[in-house]
Amino acid sequence: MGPTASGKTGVAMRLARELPCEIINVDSAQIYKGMDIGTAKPGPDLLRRVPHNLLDVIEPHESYSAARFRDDALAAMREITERDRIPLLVGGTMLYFKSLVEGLSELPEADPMIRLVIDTMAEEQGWPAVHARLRQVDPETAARLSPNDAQRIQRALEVYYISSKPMSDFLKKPKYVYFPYTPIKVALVPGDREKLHDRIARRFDAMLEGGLVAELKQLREEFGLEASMPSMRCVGYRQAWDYLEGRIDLAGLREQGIAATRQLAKRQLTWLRSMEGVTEFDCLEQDVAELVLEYLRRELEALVVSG
RNA sequence: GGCCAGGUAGCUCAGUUGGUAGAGCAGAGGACUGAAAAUCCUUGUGUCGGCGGUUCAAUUCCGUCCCUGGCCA
Repeated sequence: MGPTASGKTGVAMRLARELPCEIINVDSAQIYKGMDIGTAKPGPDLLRRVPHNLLDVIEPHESYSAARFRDDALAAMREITERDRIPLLVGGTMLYFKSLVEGLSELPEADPMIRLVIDTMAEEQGWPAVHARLRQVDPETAARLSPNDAQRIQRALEVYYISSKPMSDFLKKPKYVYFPYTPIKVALVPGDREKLHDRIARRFDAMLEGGLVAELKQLREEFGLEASMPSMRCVGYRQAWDYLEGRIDLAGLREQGIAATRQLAKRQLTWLRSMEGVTEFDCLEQDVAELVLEYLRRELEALVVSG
């Protein structure tokens, strides 16, 4: 695990060369086909060297979910272990890691029609009014949500409309967690935030030079994309969209894209701080990959010894 | 060289009829159950360009100097 631009891909490739493993992508943006430059997806040369799973699973006009990730990841882990290899889960989407290991409550899945109804309600009356409506049917959930938290209010109300039961009822039931593995949790974190910020800026410049805008333009033509689609809310693509719409200039795209990436990294670091049992390594160290490798070898050996 | 407009938070700027100042953005911290690279919450002391003067009190008024932009030579 690690924030964006911490060098996860490089370390993973090093590990995959030394250990009998296959990579499973745990990145909600690299799920999308065709979104390569802006998500810093590993290139064809790397993919040829090490087997990757869960890259390019859906198209940019579709949407994915933590629940689907859990199912897909469990299936991939099963296949990999059946080949007597080790699943190496690599990515920065901490909710996916958490859902995989800790499981999810049994909630009804998303329904686009119901979401549309709720969106319309919000457009007419504003989210605080929708929040008030939620308070009538599920006061417990409403109490812990901000009246402005559009996404969670929508989800909670959606659950109620589909099932006629408040989401808080579902969440109270004990989760049945299927996860027949022993995870070794490792994170790459920067010892110096400013240096990570430098890396983020350099990498975003490289993305712009590498054709991020052209990539988005092409995707917009190929799929009927909308700014509101989850794929187009991804860091970099959202700002490039504004640039293509003429809302910001190139300097604005650069500035806002870099800022959005820094904010993403910050949220990822907040997640990591709250996670238990994670061994951290400074991603700015020259030989992080070797340190992680050494650590994993020791941990794996201990697992073998203990059966 | 002359005239004009500015110099206030990291950036863009507001403001104080004289009682040492506040927005947006950025930054920092936090939350997170089928959109999560999403969504949301909290967080603003800075020689108010320098130096003098007037005043009980100056970032605010006056003088002077420096810097930036524009116009005129």
